[in-house]
Amino acid sequence: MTNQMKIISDKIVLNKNSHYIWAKSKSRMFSKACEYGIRATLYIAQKSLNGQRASLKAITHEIDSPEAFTAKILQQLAKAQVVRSVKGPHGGFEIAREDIDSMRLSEIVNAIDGDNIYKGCGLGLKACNAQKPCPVHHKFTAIRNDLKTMLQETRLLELATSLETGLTFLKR
Amino acid sequence: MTNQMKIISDKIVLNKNSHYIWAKSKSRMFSKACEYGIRATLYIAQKSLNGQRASLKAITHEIDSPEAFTAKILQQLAKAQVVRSVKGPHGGFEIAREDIDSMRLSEIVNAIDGDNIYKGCGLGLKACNAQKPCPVHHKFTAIRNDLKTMLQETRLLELATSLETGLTFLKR
DNA sequence: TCAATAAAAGATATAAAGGTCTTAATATCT
DNA sequence: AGATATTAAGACCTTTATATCTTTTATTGA
Repeated sequence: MTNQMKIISDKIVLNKNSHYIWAKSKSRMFSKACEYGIRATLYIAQKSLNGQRASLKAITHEIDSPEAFTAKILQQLAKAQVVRSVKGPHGGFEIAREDIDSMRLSEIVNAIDGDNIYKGCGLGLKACNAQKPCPVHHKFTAIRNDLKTMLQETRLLELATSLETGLTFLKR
Repeated sequence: MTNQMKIISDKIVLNKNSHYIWAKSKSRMFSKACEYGIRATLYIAQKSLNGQRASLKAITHEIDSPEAFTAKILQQLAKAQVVRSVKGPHGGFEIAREDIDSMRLSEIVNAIDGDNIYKGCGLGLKACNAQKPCPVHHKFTAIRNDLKTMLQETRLLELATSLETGLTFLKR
């Protein structure tokens, strides 16, 4: 490490010409869009259970997310019929009671990130399958299936209720 | 869908001004850099077991990856002492036999992507923990731990051997 | 010691994700 | 009908990940 380099954070390093050298990619289960989408949906569900709509402003305040970006994500969720949007005064976002009961976490994730996280190959190989497996294929199949099952079994109602009772949190 | 829009693929859509509208982010367990890194390391291990070095050219041919990008990743792996590099004629990359025995998949992943995938919160919350859990915290803890355990227990030797015996594959 | 070979380092380019801003559309209330 | 509130749509900007190209350094063998 010479004095010509500049450490920006523990992850980001610039050289003498301010060029980005290397930082470990913050790999995550879901994209940030998806994370915001899940958090927003949970808040909307909670409000809906109380017979109230959630406005964009209230949502972004409550889940601590960038407003304009969150608006885009909510548009997608509305198109995918995960949430319903209502324009005009007293408008906002809502989810029908019966949908809160039946909707699974997988539907939210699918609307934003698709299903690659539990369908694709762990090493990114296109034609990886049980007949022509990649070296980590069988190792990943189990974990992937667990994730898939969990997302498909977890109900929106359950998550919204744990928020309502103060057992879980959407911020920080 | 108006006639002013252009469908590029099932995921990518451009509007009349050729602006990108929305495509589900290809979320994956590991970054592409990490995927190439794992595949490259496995190939190098296989060659090393046969007493041979693997050149960059041979690696990129064998794992079907972009050459210059793979070179960068191999530099990182060399710095992290996952592989050893040798310059000059007959040079290339190699892994010591004892390291093939002891090295775990987690060491390769850590060198490229870090450990966020099995440490971070599923909803991206900074201060999510068992005391102040996010709504999906407990659901994810199990899956995350399984992933962590699998990466820490899987030995390079095991994976390289399954390649050697033609049970698994690195291409396609 | 010189030519050839192979990786390291550095600079730059391109694509995708993340995020903002402005204008349009729609609903409500007076 | 007009003023206001609220989301939708579109254009644009910024940062990060992915990828390439050029120059430098180390090693080998004639």
